[in-house]
Amino acid sequence: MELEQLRQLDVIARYGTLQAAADRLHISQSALSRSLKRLEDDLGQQLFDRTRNSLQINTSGRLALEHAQLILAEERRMRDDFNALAKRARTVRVASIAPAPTWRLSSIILEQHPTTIIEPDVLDEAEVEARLLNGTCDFGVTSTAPRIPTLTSYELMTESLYANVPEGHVLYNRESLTFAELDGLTFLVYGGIGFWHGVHERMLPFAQFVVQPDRTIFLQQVRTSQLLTFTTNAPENTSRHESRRAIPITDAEAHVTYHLCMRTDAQKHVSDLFALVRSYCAQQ
Amino acid sequence: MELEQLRQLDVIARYGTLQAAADRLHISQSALSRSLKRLEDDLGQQLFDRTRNSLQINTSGRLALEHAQLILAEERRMRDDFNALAKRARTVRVASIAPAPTWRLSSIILEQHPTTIIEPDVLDEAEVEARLLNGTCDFGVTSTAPRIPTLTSYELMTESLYANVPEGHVLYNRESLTFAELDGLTFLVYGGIGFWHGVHERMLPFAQFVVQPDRTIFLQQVRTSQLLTFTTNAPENTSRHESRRAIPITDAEAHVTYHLCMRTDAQKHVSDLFALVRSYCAQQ
DNA sequence: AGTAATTACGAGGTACGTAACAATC
DNA sequence: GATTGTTACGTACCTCGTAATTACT
Repeated sequence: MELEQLRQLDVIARYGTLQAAADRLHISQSALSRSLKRLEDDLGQQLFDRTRNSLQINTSGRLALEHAQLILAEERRMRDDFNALAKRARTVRVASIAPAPTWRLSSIILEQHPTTIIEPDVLDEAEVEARLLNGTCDFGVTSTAPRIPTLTSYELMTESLYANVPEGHVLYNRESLTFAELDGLTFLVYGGIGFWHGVHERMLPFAQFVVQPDRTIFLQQVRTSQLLTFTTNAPENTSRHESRRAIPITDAEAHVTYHLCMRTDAQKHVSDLFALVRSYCAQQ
Repeated sequence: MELEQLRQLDVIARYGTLQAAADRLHISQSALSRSLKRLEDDLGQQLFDRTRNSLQINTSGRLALEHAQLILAEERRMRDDFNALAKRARTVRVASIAPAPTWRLSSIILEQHPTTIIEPDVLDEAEVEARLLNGTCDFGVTSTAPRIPTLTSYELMTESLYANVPEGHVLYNRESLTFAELDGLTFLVYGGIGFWHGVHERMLPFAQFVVQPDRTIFLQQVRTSQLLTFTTNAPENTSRHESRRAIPITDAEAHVTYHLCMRTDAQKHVSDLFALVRSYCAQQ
C-alpha cells in the first residue's frame, strides 16, 4: 500500500467514476483501474462494487476511505509543518535599534542568497537584547557590544547624521552644523528611525517634529516640502535629494557604531550568514 | 512522498545507520541512501546531519519521524481493520438447535471452500431466530420453517434418534424401541446436543442422564463404558461403535427435520453458500 | 584495515499509455 | 452512439544491486 493509492482512492470516491478521477489525477483511466485493483488486492477486499461499466463504493471502501483520509490529513499536516520549516530556514529575523543596519544586512545577504526573507524590526536596545536571548530573532543590531557570553558580536558599520537642508534655506550653504544651531527649528522626520528619535529629543529639546510614519510618503515629502529634515551617510538611505544639501552634524551624538549580534549557539544557517556579513564588512 | 519512504525513515531512525537499516529492510545500502535523499528532497529539508560516513538525525528528522509514526500507526490500524474484515468474510456463523446440522454444513461448505471458518453455536430455537434477526449469525438451523418474511429457509436434512446399546445389554438384539421402553434407565449423553435434551426430558421423565460436556471424552466413554447412550443417523455422527448396536426409536419425537434459515438481505457470500448447500441437498 | 555513505553504471521490473473489447445508459 | 471499466501489449522510466570512491575511526 502506498500513499499514491490512497490519494487515488480519495479522488475516485469523490468523483464517482474512474474516468473523471483519472482526468483529475492526470493519468490514464486504465492505469487508475489497475492501481485501484492493486490496492484492493493488497487489502484483500473489494472497495467498490462493480457493474460492468460503473463503480459504486461499498462498506469496505468506506472503511478504507476513512482511514485514507486520516492518513492523508496527517500527510498534509506534515507538509504544512515542513513548508513552515522551509520558510523559517529562509527567513532571517533582525531586531535593530535603527533601520539603516537592516538595509545594509539586506543588501549584503540578498546579494549572495536572493531567496532569503529578511524580517526587520526596529526596537529599543533593551528589547533587541531580549529578543536575541529568548530566540525570537536571529540577529540583533545594537550601539554597544553586549557583554553577555551567550551573545557574539562585531562592528557592522557606522552611521552619521546629516541635516538635510532645502535649497534657499538660510543654512543651505553651511559646511557643518551642530545640534545647538538646529534646536528650536521644525523638522520633518520619518517615524521608523529607532534610537535616533531619542537623540533628537535629547539634543534638540526645543525643536518641533512633524513625524511621518510611512517611509514612501516621507520620501515624497522630502522632495516637495521646504521643511528641514535629516539624512545619514548610509548608502541605502534614499532621503537625499538634489534639491537639498546634506550637511554634517559635528556633535559626537550624531555618530553611531552599530554592532551585529547573534546567539553563540545559533543554527548553522544563521552563523553562516553572520560570518558572510563579517567578511563582507572586512573587505570594505 | 510514499509510505515506503516513511517506513524506511522509521527503521533508519531506530537502527542509526543506513547499513543496519538496509539489512533490516532487505534492500541495498545504496538504494536506501537514495530513497532517503528523495524523501529529503521532497520535504525540502535534510532529515539527517551527515559527516562523511555517519548519519545523525536532526530536528527536521525528528519532526518528520513524529509525523511518519502517526501515519504508520494509522496504516497499521487500517490493516488491522481489514484483516478483521477479511477474516469476517471467510467466517460463517451458524446458530443451530442441534450439532448435527452444523456438521453437515461444515462438510458441504468445506468441500467447496476449504478456507472457510465455520463458527457453530448450539442454542434453543428462539435464540437461533433472534440471532438471525439481529445479525449476529449468518445461518440458523431450526426445526420448523420460520414464518417471518425477512427470513428465507429450506429443508436441510432429517435426523433420527437411535438407542446406542452395548453388547450384552438386555436390549441389544431388539430391532426397534420406544421411549416408553427406555424410560427409567440410565443414559450417558453428550452435553452439546441442543434441543435433544428437551426431547429426553419430555419423553424419558424417569431416566437418569450422565452428561458429558466434552465431545472427545464422551466418544471415548461410548467405547469403554457399558451405559446406554444415543446416536443418530447423521453420517457425521461418530458415536456409533462396533461394540454397540444403534436401534431405531419409533416415536415421532425421535425424528426431526432441520430447516436452514438465512436473512433475505444476507450478503452475497452468505447467500451464495446458502444456494450451494441447497443444490447439494437437492442432489441427495 | 575496517566500516560507512555517496556516486556511477547497467539491468530488470513495474507501472504507464495506447488500443481493443465488453457492457450499460 | 456515447460513456464506462477491464484486459492485452509494447514501452519507457524508475529504482534496484553491484561496484568503485571517499572519508572517517
